Amino acid sequence: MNYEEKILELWEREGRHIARMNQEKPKYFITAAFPYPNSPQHIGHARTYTLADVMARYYRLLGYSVLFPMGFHVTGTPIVAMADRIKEGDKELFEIFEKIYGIPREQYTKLTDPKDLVLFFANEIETGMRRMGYMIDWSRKFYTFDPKFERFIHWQMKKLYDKGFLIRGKHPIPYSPRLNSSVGAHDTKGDIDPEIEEYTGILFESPYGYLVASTLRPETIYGITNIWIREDVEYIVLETDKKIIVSEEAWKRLKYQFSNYREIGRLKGKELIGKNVKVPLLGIEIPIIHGSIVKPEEGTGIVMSVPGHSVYDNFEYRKLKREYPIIISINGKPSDAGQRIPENGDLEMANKELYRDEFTNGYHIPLKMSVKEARERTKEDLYRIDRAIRIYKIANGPIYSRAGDEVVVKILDDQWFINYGDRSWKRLAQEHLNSMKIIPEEFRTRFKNTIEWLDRKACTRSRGLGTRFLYDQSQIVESLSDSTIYMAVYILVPYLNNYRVEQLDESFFDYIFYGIGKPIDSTHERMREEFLYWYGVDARHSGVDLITNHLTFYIFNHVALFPKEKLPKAIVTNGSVLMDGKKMSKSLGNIIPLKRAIEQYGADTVRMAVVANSDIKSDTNFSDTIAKGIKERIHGFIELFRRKGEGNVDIQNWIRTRFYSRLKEIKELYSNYEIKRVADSLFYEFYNDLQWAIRRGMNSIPDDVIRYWNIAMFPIIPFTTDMLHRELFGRSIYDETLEIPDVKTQPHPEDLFREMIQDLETLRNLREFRSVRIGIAKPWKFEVYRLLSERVKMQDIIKKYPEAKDLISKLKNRAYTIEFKYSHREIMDYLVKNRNWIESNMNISVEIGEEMERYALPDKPEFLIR
RNA sequence: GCAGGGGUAGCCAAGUCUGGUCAAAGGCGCCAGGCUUAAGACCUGGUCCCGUUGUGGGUUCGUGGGUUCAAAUCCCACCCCCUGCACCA
Repeated sequence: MNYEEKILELWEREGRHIARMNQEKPKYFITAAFPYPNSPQHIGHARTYTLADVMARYYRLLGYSVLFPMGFHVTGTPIVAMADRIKEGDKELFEIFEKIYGIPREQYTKLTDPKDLVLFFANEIETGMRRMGYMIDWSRKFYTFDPKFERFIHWQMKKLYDKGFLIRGKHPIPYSPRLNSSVGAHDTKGDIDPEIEEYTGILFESPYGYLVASTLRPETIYGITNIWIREDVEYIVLETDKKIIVSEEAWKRLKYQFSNYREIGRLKGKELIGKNVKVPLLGIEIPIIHGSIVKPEEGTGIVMSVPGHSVYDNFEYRKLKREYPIIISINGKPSDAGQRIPENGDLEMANKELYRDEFTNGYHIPLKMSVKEARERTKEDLYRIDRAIRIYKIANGPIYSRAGDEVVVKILDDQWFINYGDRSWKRLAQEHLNSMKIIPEEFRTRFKNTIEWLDRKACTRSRGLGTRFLYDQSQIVESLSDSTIYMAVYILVPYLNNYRVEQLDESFFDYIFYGIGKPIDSTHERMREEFLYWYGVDARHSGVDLITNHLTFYIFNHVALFPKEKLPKAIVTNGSVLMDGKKMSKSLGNIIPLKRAIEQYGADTVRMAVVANSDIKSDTNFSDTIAKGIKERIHGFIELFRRKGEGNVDIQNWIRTRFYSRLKEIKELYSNYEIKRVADSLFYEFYNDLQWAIRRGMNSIPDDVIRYWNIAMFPIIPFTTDMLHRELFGRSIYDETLEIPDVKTQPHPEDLFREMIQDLETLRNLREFRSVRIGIAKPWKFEVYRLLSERVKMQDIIKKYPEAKDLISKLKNRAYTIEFKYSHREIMDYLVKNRNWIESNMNISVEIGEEMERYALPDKPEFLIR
């Protein structure tokens, strides 16, 4: 067993991570987005949690009562889909389990029940988090499919409903007829996330009903010449309040969007040829013509022909040798698709280019406005006169479900939404955002914009794990909607065993959260107290990717449901973890499971690597070299701290000034989440100081330095520091606080001495010499330095010391900022005292005196070598 | 398209808010030396260009202008790269 495991055992035995309400102490409630247990965690997951843990430990050191809880988010379909895939024997998935995560076959093949899957991975993740040393109070763990959690979500939905934030309406979703369910990326072949694109289906009146042509560019209707159909294709007539016509092939996909239409007849394409249709908005009549470019399965199998502004249409239309109108100009020149027919026959590329040019730079001649505006206007006009229907398409299709059929768009007629588009709600959210701490601050505008852009959000689904929706028990609350205020539940979990599920009704929660009504018993009363004590999340940690959804929903729901003093105080987001500079992905196979990383490098090393290697907002890089480097250095510190023996007192004092001047900045760095800077200062730079000090004869490191170093580094590398602390001082850092002693940190002549030796060594590398005469600058130069440090006016200095003119001009800009505290006497004495060290250490003879030439500066003695 | 972030030496990356101590931290790589039987690790030094190799000079921070005694840092324009856009965790 290594020292980390031993220390971990002590922590668990001593109950170091249990959070208790303590009215004597200020509280700090820190949460990180709970994990979704559908696979073991990798080092990428560790970043957010480690950062949260570092801060939890930091606040604990400041004397706060810290609550850092964790639960598991199991809501949604990926877990169910994964269980299904295991049941189906999905080879791709098995390979990931075995090759990347090293889970034995007999273990994962058992996980065909979603609940088993959840428990297996949740357990795996929890073990990993414990092993990472996270200060999580596991007694507050819960899963989002717990019946009591469901009651809490019922309460939330009831409140949202009462405030009018729950609404109903139509909604398109990606759908697999064979699976008979909506599909997300995890339900498709190749894990492709289906994207839905909205088209305008324009209705053209014909003798048989409305021909529907779907388009992304309704504004081009002003340049229409005809309708293309295929004479050899079968068309279907459908009816509800009106009759519409689409191709049979197209209907196979479209029928899921128009469940209220029924088929009343069929037509061969031939029968339509030669007939005229009426064009809405223009009122003109145009012919229906056979067009070989029409694909019956594409769109509706009916195309409105705009030869002026579609390369395809133009290609087909020029066979007819007729004139056609141009209705869009670019930079004053007519834009004619006819000019863009490519030599190589790549119509698609040419059409895309045309589309882009006309959309970004085009001017719509008939409507006298930009193409962008014309599109919106035309759309509105068509819908207003009821000559358009919305048609949806899978934009990145065709996509196939894991059952093998093509994913289509289905329209849900009665979908529930949370209406984040509500103006007054947005205003509340914006207002609260203004008073929140956003770390890093750069992301505040992203929140601001997200609050602004968000509209209604579908909040239920028909499938998956999770809680039933209060107003339609056949539905499950969608996963981003049931995880917006769940942090409050952590506070209740330890007490919920005292109640039956049915007891957790609206009034139960009303009392705890609002103080409305009377407590049903003393435990209930206690829950209210705990809520009052803890709530108001002090810091919520998550990855940057959640800003545009979860974290913004979190703000929205809190401002809707909780009083001002219980609202979130800070949101902390961090970038992701790259592996050797590349994004970790299953396909690249470069995922490092956390478990393996800990075995290989140790938890402290992994913690350091993910949290102290780059600035919070940027992606951080993980690599074997980086991890090994950290591991070595940790061992370096351990060895240095264990050294014993008397040593050079001067140097001990020097190391103190170096250390305490670093220590003074530490609180500010932690408070600003500048973990990398803490590490740079205490872990890297200070290590160099120690190396120098040892070389200069400091045999062991002063106890006070070790003690404070342990405490200051404890948040980042708790295992190593607590191990050392217990070993060297006989107590745990959990019993310490981070009080920075008020030690004077004046500059020490050793600083100058160190630099001088470095210069001397540089010099020796360039040229062989046996003896050196070190010349210290003349006293007046020290006086000039002193005056400069006090920011005395240059003119006055020069008046007093005319020789100073050259010196100051030599210093250039540095003259304005110089900080120099040593006296001539001090430096002289210090060098004389250390003359022997230089002689024996560098194996040269040394003479010390005043400068002889004019090179010397107070902070740079001159060397005369022989 | 809309929104956000970014372009710094061979590579990665700090510095930009608060202009001067910035030829620009740190790491990697590379070179030389120490240690070692040896390799790795570790330690020391070097790593923009020039200078007969000591505190000197020149030219740099995407490109082009501007403000200033002074710009990687402030202002303007341009070029390029990355991320998100929803019902999915």
